[in-house]
Amino acid sequence: MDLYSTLSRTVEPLVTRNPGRVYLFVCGPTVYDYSHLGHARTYIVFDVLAKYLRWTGLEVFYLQNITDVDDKIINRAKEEGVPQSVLARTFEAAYLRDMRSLGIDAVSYHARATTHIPEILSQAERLLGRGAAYVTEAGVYFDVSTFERNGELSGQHGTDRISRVTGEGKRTPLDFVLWKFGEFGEYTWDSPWGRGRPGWHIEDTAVTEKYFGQQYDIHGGGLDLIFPHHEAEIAQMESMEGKHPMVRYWMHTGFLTVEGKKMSKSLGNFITVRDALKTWNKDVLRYYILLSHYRSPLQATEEGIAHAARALEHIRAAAKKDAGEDREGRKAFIDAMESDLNTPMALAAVQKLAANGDIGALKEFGEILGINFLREASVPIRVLQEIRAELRAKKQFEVSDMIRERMTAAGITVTDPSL
RNA sequence: GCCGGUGUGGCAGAGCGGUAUAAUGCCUUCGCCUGCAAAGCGAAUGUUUGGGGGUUCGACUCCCUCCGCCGGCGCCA
Repeated sequence: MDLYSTLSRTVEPLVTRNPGRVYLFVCGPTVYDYSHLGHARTYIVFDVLAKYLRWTGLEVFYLQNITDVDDKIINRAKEEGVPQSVLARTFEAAYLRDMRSLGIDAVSYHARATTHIPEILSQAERLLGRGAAYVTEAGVYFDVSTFERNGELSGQHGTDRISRVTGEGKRTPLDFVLWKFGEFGEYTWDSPWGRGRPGWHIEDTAVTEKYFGQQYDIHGGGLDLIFPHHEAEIAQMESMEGKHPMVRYWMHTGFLTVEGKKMSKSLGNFITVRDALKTWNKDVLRYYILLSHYRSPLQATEEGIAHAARALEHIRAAAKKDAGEDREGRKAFIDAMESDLNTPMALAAVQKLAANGDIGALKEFGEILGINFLREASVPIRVLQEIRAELRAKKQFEVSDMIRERMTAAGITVTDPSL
């Protein structure tokens, strides 16, 4: 399989460090609020990647962190007057529920930041030992000047920034915190340097080192994480043990935009997953998201989702008679997936497979994409259809057409055979 | 300011050095089919790949430059 890596800015063949095995890490959510469709896009993409890699026979260890200690959680908990752990667990549960509702179930293990404090402290300690970090009154900081490869992922090398956080006794504004001193209520731990809590970047390297080791295959996340977050991860991990590269394949998903703007919580232009699922089912949402390439920006519109819903409906309507294997269609699907997870092209192949009646492929590939391409009528719908068939046989079209209209209005596509 | 992404038919969205009959879909129109529809099948309309240079026998595809849009710059999927 070929994948585009942000590190090399090119598409390269996937060669894993251990034959037959892939270590995949994707940045998880900060659990202080509900997930929106922008998050859904990223997690659907990596869900499909993991499922496809497994389908090809690779063993995939898909690890995701859960950021459950962070300023936003601390502040939100204070606002709501609830303990941090209650807030974090509530939204963690909501996140996991939303993901399941979207058919996202490929993650092997979720790692919470708060249950990996010893690993985080161990990394901070080693970085201090290497001279790559220093202690101030505010906390333990990573010294960016000690890492000469800084900026290789983002192209930002640290001399040209217009705004930067200074103060806190940092040697340079670029330095970032590994361990922040203070009392943060419930989520405060002892450390050799003083009580406090972890910085944002270190939990990811702490969990990946624990479960994967110091180097692994693929790291994924949204485009907005390249700088500073992923840059900081590289700096920490590579400084710690000197191994390079920490990760060979860096995959970043493009933004979901609303009226040209990035969907984000701060702009308030988001659609939560739970709200989206009230109107559309997971098959439609996944089809819609996979209809564009994961690195392209995707404009979220009602019309766009409705378009996806119709197209999916047509596939299901076409996929009735089983005509056996469509070798060409199957090859087209696989070729598309091999080519940097080109799901729009893969869906074009699915259209062909449906038109050519390869039910087996639709079922098999549908599992990779997490989309049910085969129509399954529920019992009530089946009963209605039977009643309509009887009415039509008796030529009582007025009633049967009324039922059909109502069903269509309810979003159920009705097709009648000839009398 | 610096760094990065993106710009293809009415719309969504692939292709990225070898004729855009521009994949695939959505929309529109017509025909077949249908009790009538829908779906399906067949057909039609449509733009020429943001602008300008360059490299090349040949560029949507590579390079330069400009323009538009979006994002990052220690909060963010």
